Amino acid sequence: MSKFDQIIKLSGYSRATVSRVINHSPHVSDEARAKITAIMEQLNYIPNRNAVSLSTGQTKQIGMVMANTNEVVLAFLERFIDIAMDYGFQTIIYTTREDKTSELRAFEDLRSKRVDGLVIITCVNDPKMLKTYCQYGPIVSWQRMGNDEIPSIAMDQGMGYTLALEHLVKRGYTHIANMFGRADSLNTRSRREAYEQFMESQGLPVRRDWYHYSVFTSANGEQIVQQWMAEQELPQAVLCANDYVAIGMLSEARRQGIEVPEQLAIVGFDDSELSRTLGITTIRNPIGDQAVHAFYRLWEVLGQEHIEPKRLEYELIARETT
Amino acid sequence: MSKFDQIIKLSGYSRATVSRVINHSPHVSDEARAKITAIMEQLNYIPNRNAVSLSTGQTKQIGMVMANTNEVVLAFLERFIDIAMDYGFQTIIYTTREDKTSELRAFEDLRSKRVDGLVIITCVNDPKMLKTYCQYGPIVSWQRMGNDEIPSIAMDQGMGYTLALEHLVKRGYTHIANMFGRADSLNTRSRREAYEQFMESQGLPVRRDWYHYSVFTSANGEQIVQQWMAEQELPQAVLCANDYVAIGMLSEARRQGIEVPEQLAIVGFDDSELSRTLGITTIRNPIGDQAVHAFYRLWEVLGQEHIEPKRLEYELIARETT
DNA sequence: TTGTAAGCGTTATCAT
DNA sequence: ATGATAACGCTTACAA
Repeated sequence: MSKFDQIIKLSGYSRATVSRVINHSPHVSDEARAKITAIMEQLNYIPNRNAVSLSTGQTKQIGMVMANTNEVVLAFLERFIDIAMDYGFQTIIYTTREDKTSELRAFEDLRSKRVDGLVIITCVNDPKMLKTYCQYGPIVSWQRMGNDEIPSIAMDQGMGYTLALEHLVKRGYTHIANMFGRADSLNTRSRREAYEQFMESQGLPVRRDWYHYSVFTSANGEQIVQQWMAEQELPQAVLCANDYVAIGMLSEARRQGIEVPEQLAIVGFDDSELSRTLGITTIRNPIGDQAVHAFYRLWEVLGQEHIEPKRLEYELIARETT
Repeated sequence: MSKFDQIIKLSGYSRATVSRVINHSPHVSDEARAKITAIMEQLNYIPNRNAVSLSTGQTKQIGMVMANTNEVVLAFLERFIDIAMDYGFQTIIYTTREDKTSELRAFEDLRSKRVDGLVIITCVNDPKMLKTYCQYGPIVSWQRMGNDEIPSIAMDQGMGYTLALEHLVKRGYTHIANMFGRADSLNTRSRREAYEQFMESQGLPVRRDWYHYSVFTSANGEQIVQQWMAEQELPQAVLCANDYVAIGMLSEARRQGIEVPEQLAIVGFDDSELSRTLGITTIRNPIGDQAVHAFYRLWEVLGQEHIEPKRLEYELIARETT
């Protein structure tokens, strides 16, 4: 006999009344509440969440989908878990390694009612195919999807990028290289457009030969600097996909005896803790706030309550590398 | 009518046979399997995992408990999620901010059958009180618990520490400072004992005035260097709680014009990606492998199958800061 | 190989 | 305020 049934038996009340006490329903006499509560405590009772989930159709779990975990993702993840917990939701992490089948498992988990909603950090499946899952629960994306079905809470990185460009040009750097992330992502496109538009507007050279793609890690950053040294041509400045790329470039530049910022100015992206430690100029990216926005979007659908998010902006943080 | 019932009706088979097909039981005729499978696909059927969990008593979810997320934890988390997924388990992250009540929620989730098992990364509640939860499911810890009820897969960090000490002394650094983590943790105790024992065995000075506690972040590392400069006394070498502390120290040392390693040698811990990028001497800590061990320990109880873990060891990685 | 029927532990809808 | 009863969707003895 389950503890629930024991409570029924010991208290003499019905299944329904016991349930009401558990869920703090007001329609219970003080007498019943006191008696049932006492027995619950005595039995060290705790509801079985699978039974609750089956009955209510809600798991109070949100899935978070990402290709890999890294420091940038970590900032989002940490804040999201926190805010979700505040609203009574747990967070399940799905790492996909960019494998479409593996990624699909997360979406199937929405369908099978394992999670109530999904946040996409990065995804590799075609948005067109993913949108069929929207019927099973709310989905919101950090990555820009270029798809109306799956809303994105991403900010336009081109805005931040322009801040960095203005800063560089003001300081006299005009030959600028760009380290992009995923070649086909909307963020990359947005950054690239910002760069080209800004340079043209200033009558400055657009150096497409200094575009590098798939530059994500500090190791990638190091490699590019080595490559430049081998080719014996250095830009005056470089805009990096994130701070970790900037760290790699800065470190390798020092190793190679390149003066920073005199011979090479470096700008990161995100304003991570380490960019401050290492004195890297960067663009502050309110990642945690975006995580909160993401949860609010889900909550809106799940909890039927609109929360107006605060307006977010990029900000240039000038340090020693420019 | 649920899809399950629809399948029963459409196929003409019973509830049990349909269930057998879903679960790939061999005791089904090819005919039945074919027919039921076809209908399942036609209906786009997927089992409701809450119902499965309620019925089987298993959620196929593991909870991971930690005070905060950081880069060191990330290495563990990433590998754990991966290996768990390989075995069909999802991972739920519980961040506690060192709040006991919040931490307890994770343990209550074990009791309420939300998760099948728990991995503790860091925990703040008294192990004595936590062990009452062991009856509800397997618990394994990365942090050393000093408690037989909750097994730990931690390695003895003193071993790694000694490696670093031998390296430093061999290179002529004898005045050594120690940056510890949590003052009362077993890891800290183990490192401190390794230091004191090694120094005494070599007839070298044990500098307790150069013990610093609660040094976790790069910012903490920077502060200590600033403090030393203010006090105008520098050790010859410093052993850091982790690589991020080392990064902070290295960065601040450069800022202050301190020559590394001539005036100050720096050793990190963990061998994170950035320690390589920045050329920091460190101790390789097989964190990912420990995550795998942790899962194996849980699996052993959950899946009734013993997996012999491979033996793990620390290794000194000499780079430019020593 | 297949079927029957009893769980699993709650919530929710009606009545009363 | 309380109770009876039917979901919720699946698994699993036990029988046949």
